[in-house]
Amino acid sequence: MRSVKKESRREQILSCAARIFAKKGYHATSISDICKRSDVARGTIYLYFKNKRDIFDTLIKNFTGDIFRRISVFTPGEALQPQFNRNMCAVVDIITQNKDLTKIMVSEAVGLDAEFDHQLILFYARLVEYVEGALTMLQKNGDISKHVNVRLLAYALVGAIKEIAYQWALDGGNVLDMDPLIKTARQFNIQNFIAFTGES
Amino acid sequence: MRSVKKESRREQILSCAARIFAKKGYHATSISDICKRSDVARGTIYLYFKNKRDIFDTLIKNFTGDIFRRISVFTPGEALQPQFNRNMCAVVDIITQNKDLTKIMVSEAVGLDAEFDHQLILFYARLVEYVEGALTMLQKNGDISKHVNVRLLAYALVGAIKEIAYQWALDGGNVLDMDPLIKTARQFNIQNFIAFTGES
Amino acid sequence: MRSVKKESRREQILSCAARIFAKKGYHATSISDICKRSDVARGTIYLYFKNKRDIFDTLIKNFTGDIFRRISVFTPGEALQPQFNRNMCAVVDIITQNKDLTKIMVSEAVGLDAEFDHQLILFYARLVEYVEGALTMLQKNGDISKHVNVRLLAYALVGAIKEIAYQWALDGGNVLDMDPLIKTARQFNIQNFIAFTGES
Amino acid sequence: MRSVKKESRREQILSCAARIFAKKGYHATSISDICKRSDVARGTIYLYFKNKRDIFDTLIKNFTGDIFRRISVFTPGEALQPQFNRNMCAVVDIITQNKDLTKIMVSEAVGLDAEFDHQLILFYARLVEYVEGALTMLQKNGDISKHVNVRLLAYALVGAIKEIAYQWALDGGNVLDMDPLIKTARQFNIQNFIAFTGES
DNA sequence: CATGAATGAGGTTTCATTCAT
DNA sequence: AATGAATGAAACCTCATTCAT
Repeated sequence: MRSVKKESRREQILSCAARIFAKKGYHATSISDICKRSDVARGTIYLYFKNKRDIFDTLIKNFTGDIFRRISVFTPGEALQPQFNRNMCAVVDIITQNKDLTKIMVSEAVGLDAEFDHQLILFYARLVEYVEGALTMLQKNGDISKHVNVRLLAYALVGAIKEIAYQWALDGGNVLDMDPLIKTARQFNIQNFIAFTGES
Repeated sequence: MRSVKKESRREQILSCAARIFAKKGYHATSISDICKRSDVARGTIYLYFKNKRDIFDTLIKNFTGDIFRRISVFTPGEALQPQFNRNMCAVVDIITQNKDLTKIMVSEAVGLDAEFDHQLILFYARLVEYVEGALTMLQKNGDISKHVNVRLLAYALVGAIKEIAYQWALDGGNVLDMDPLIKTARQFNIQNFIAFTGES
Repeated sequence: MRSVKKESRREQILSCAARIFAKKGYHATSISDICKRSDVARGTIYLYFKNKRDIFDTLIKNFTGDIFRRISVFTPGEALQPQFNRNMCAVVDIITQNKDLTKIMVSEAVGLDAEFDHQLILFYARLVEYVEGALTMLQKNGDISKHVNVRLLAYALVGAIKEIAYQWALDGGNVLDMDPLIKTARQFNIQNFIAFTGES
Repeated sequence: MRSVKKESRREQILSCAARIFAKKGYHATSISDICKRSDVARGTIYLYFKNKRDIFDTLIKNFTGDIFRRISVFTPGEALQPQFNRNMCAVVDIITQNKDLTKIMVSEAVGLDAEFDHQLILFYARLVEYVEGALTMLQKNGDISKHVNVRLLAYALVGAIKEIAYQWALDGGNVLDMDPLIKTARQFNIQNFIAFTGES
């Protein structure tokens, strides 16, 4: 039972930290803020985390880990479109269920410091690589013109999703709700998207 | 002529600050760093700027101001496509000519604090509004299906450009160069892009 | 028998603490360190000792108590030299058998804080008093010139022993071993030592 | 003139710190204490010193530096006794003129931490080496029996001086005053001291 | 007796900003 | 206009001690 309690304390700190990081940003969030919100003493935080940065890293790692656990690599034989849609839906699912973490990932985490930037870059690089892989398969099949720059296309797709997630997570007067995106994700048509950057 | 000298001093501080902000991020950049690089005493900085934040704000304002000065609103009668392309080229021009500021805009500035987030949101909102306006015109003309969510489409386009600019500005082993984007910008075909999110 | 077990637990904590205090010093030694080494929970320590300082005080008191228990006051009739030598040997014995405590006494304990300094001063004062007493007896007997400052002489003797014990306890590459000192202690000749500070 | 002022500020901090370190010990002395006493703001301290430890190190280095600057190596041809006495007097001079630093050297500094202990050991090792060198010369000349352990003798001499300096610096009710020691230093007779540890 | 999770006072250090020169 | 020494608020983090189990 103790381990359960310990786990819950840790989780409690994490979720409160996520809320505040999302709201105020990493630097503007003080350990005090996290203490107050999670109703925990200063020292207690340091029983579960090495330092403020460790809390942040843990949040990001959990989130990115979730993303990659839910994305499945392409099965060569199977049709590409439904696989792609399944993965899109998975990502959109995780995003919509973790608004705080999404906000952190797309805004608070950016430009934190050189070391963290590196981690973030690796994450997106992996994501882009995944998309690029799928597009390359299509290009080989002749579904995409050989003149299309698939890497650029992959960045564009990831960027488009990031921006929409960002706007949604901002919560700025509910400018945007996620429903259209969710629908879009389910019906997403690669062929259409390919046309985006056109042929070069 | 004194004012010229003063202006140049101011410019000198600004460009040095831009370089360091781009490299280390807002928080990791100290006033000391800016002093050393611009070869100016600490107190002098405060003759030209209210505080550290003021330097940053000025940089951002200059950059976003440049962007909007170069974008021209649509002339109703004229064909949409060439107008759109001219604007795209203008934006890409500014981006490629100000790598430091681009980096700051797309990464250091994000998640800085609640107040700044607001400014950034306004900037992108204005950009999105511009794009949305253009798309709406097309939709009215019947060029775009009435089922397309033009706002979502606008976010997607802005996000795609942001991500590509971000990757380029990161300078991470020169993964990306701007040339293809520049070309794409010149040949950008709205009709193709519309297909992106498909019909909903 | 419970008391035996309790006693052994107490002793266990004490000896582990002595080892760590000797190695790392009072301030650098944390309660955690003592817990880990003595395989006892944090709270348990506070069943046997009031606080960290109490552990330290106990160690010092045990050591200084041992010293004084083994030193016998001078029997007036008996010859001074053999009595002095017996006491010297006793002290050297305790020192050589408790390297950790010796280290603590001569280095970690010094300058701990104002209150503890007082205790330490009292201990050395008592030691010096003992030596001074012996020397005074000799002086009265006419064995020492009346011009000799016996208190200074006493300090010198105690200081000499302390320094040698300190160097031995430091363990720095075994610069020194205790054997010569032990031999010297057995053959120590007061008359010779008297010459140390000379006549004033 | 500025450099003079700066130097004086530094000196001011150093002397105040010495006073407090001597009184309360290194760990019990807080940066706040030093600020209050030297009437300087917290941050100012860090303009002149890297951290608290740096202040302490500087004090110790100044003191030990002074000692070695005032000790002159033996000139082979010249008589040993007057040279030895001159050096003794020099050391006693520095000690008597820097009570705070003496207290720090002989008590606060001992057992501070492993790294500092090393520095202290090196200092005393150098001092002992100096004394040992002198004694060895005498031993070669046949002035000291070949059976005498000169290293032990050297430790004893250094220890005796340390202890006397310690007792003097403690200030505990003026138990001791330095005058006798100063006199002794001037008249110090090596030949007499040699008898201290006797022959082994 | 024993535990170890929780506490929170208190320390060091940083750095944007000021102001006398 | 320019300087840079001085400031002090505010942050992070440690660790001796407590107390419910």
